Amino acid sequence: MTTSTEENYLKAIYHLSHRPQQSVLTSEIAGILQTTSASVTDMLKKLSDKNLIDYQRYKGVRITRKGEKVALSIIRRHRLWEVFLTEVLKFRWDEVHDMAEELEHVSSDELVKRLDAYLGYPKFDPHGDPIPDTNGKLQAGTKKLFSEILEPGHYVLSGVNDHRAAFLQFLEKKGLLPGTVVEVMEIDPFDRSMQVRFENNNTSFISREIAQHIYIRMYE
Amino acid sequence: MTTSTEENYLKAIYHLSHRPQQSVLTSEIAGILQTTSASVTDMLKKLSDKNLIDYQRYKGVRITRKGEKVALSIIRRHRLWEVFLTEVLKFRWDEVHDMAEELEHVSSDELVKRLDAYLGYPKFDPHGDPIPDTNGKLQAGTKKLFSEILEPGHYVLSGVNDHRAAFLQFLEKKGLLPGTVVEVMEIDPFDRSMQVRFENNNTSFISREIAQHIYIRMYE
DNA sequence: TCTATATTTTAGACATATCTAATTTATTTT
DNA sequence: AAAATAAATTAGATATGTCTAAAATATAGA
Repeated sequence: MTTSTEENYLKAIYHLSHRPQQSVLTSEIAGILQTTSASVTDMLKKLSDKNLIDYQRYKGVRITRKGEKVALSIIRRHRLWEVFLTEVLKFRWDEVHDMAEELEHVSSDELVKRLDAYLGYPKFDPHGDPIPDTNGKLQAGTKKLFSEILEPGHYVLSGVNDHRAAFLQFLEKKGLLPGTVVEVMEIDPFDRSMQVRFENNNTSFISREIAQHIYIRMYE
Repeated sequence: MTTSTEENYLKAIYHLSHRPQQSVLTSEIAGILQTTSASVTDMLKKLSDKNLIDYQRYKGVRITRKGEKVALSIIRRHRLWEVFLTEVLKFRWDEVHDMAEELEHVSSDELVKRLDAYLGYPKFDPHGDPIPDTNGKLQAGTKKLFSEILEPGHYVLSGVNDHRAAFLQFLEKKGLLPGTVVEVMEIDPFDRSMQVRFENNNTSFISREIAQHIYIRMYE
């Protein structure tokens, strides 16, 4: 069994593990969880004792298969609850994160199974992030940052990597919701800012700063 | 702010307060929460400091208006989640208690409000218990035990006072669900057991033992 | 009323999860 | 390679909620 606190640490470590870097630093975990490095060190020992992470002091952390499975099951719950909150209870996508943070720790597997079925087995949450399946498998998802595209064309916004309400509300105001199809008309060679056109012919300007926090996929 | 633990104590004290007895005993609370009297005493001090209960050592406990408001808000959440679990996710009524015990501590008031609206503002949970409104008001509910009726006639089963899965499953098997209309044909003057007839003309025998755990109202 | 019994409370621990301050280890700079 | 700096860990506390065992209080019986 894992406590909610352990689950929150595992989620943070899992997310930090999936950048193209080596191992996760104590201070990074402390940063995400808004706590001190000393507290993180204590928890790392406990998670290591449970074989949920590989940990050697002063050397950083890697998540184990076992730890990853737990993390993915929590992420699955989180994202399913987010779908429920937006699709069923009609919350805006920038309002649901904190509630899902609490709901994800409700422990019944059968509840998650029924919720999944009720929602029609969704594959993505309202922010465009893929929902792991029961076995912890993630949609292969060739995620690409909007800031990395090289040429004009049609793209589908598929997600974000910054979940702060202020940012999400900004995107909402700009009409940059996951699922939106945009045509990139021009990429400025100097600052890599972009001029985009929506399906309703409105146009908008997107800075590289913003584009770095938005994922896209090709429009088929 | 109240912690989940405090909320669970308040719920227990609230429920125990609403019997026709005077004040609630430490050992009764310990019994319900499956803990020791020593732990209960510790918590009573804390709840008393927060003015959620009136407590004098060795003299038992009474819940205050403030404590009652908190308890009713938790009970409201619990019962709304039970409706969600049975009506929307199609769980059986004997399966939902433990999940609702966890869900009731999710703190967002807006979530509860939307859930209530989505469910169509239900007045009773699947066990026939009334759902307090936003202000903590309970349906006046002239609750009467099935075992207290004096004469034959038509009655509606409206709830139970024993929520253990085994008991609920027993009732389900006997067809004694909340909402069911039964005709009491005969009350045995010696052991007060009853012969009842359902709307489909099936008949069943109900012992006083069982009838003491079922609430009824008159069939209008 | 005095005594026996049951109940409640206190005293002292323990487990979880957190913190600050001091120490240790690793990394970077010169 | 030694010194300076940055990061991580340990030591020692604190807060919550729990426990057992001992002491205090209340209740019931003779």
